[in-house]
Amino acid sequence: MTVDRHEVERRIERFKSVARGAGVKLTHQRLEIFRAVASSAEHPSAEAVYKAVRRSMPTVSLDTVYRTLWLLTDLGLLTTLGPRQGSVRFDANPEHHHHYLCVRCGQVLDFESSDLDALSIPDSVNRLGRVLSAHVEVRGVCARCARESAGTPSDGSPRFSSHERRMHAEGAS
Amino acid sequence: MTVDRHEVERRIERFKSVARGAGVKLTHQRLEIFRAVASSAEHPSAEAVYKAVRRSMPTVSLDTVYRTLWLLTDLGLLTTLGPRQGSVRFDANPEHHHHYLCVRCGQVLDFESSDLDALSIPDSVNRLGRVLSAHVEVRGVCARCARESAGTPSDGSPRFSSHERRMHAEGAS
DNA sequence: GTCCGAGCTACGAATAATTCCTAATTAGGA
DNA sequence: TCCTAATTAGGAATTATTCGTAGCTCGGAC
Repeated sequence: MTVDRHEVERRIERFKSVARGAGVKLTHQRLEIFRAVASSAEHPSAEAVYKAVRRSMPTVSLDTVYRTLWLLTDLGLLTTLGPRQGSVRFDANPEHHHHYLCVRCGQVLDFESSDLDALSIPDSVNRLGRVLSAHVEVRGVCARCARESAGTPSDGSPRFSSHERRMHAEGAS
Repeated sequence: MTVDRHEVERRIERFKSVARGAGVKLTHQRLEIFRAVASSAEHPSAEAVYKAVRRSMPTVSLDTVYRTLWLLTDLGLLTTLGPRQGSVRFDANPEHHHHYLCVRCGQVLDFESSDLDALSIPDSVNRLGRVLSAHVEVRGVCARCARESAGTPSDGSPRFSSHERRMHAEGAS
């Protein structure tokens, strides 16, 4: 499950260019951490990246791995699976529905669409396993977050502190 | 963001029937916990459910909430947002791609489909916020898990211990 | 090429999220 | 009603993630 070498190099070049463009320092740690994620096709966890990176840099800290992964995510070089919030979230809606996920606050909103309900899953997927359900996940910046950062200059790409990241979205009943 | 009362009742009836069918005891706690999730349209976290449930049952434990939520998930009455694993996972694939998520082991596999890349997002979504990207998330039981449980009787709906749930899927590089 | 400061890093301690252990309680069948 | 396997409360234990701090380093200015 490793990524083609050329593709990895391409991703690394992109990383370098984006990092320079954003005025972010290009440290050895960052490069190695990015390389570890970029060469894995397995959506590694922070812990898994940590283990991989320690092979070549035995002294990196897990903290650096986390900080770097979020930095890379904020730079748009990585994405996370599901919402970035730390905790699992549950959904009792049995109907066919789709999700709009705010990459800034982590809030997830439902939406419906009969067109999207009728998605046809390519045959190749059946080789991966049995299919139980399918839905669309849209990512973006929700209206509230857009409003709240309206004053902030340099809108556009998502960029925010790890603190902000966890601030919104909660609730039951 | 609360769910229509009739819909909640409908969901609760379904819960009762599924629980009876599975030979699972119908405790007061389970009913209230299910009700809390079923009447929220906000994809509550375990903590949020706990808070909601404590209003009517001040002595429930958070542990019971977790156990029950996973039980309900295993019964197919709830789903989780994203993989059920506890930890965030990162993805460095910048290409348009889609995800196949095994509900049993939590593994996430990529697949491609130009048809699905061309999804048209309904206009109503623009009211929720700006759209950055969209992809399809397919859920099912992956080939490996299917193979591993082949011997086990009563295949079909996902059912497994919270331990099994976390066993597979890892890796970087 | 060296020097300097802002930006980074390592490390261990602190928090959050989730699960485990065990004794006491209870649903629901006989 | 009685019995027992299943379930619960609660607190301790784990795991996941972040913070605070003091030292180190990248990369622009000289």
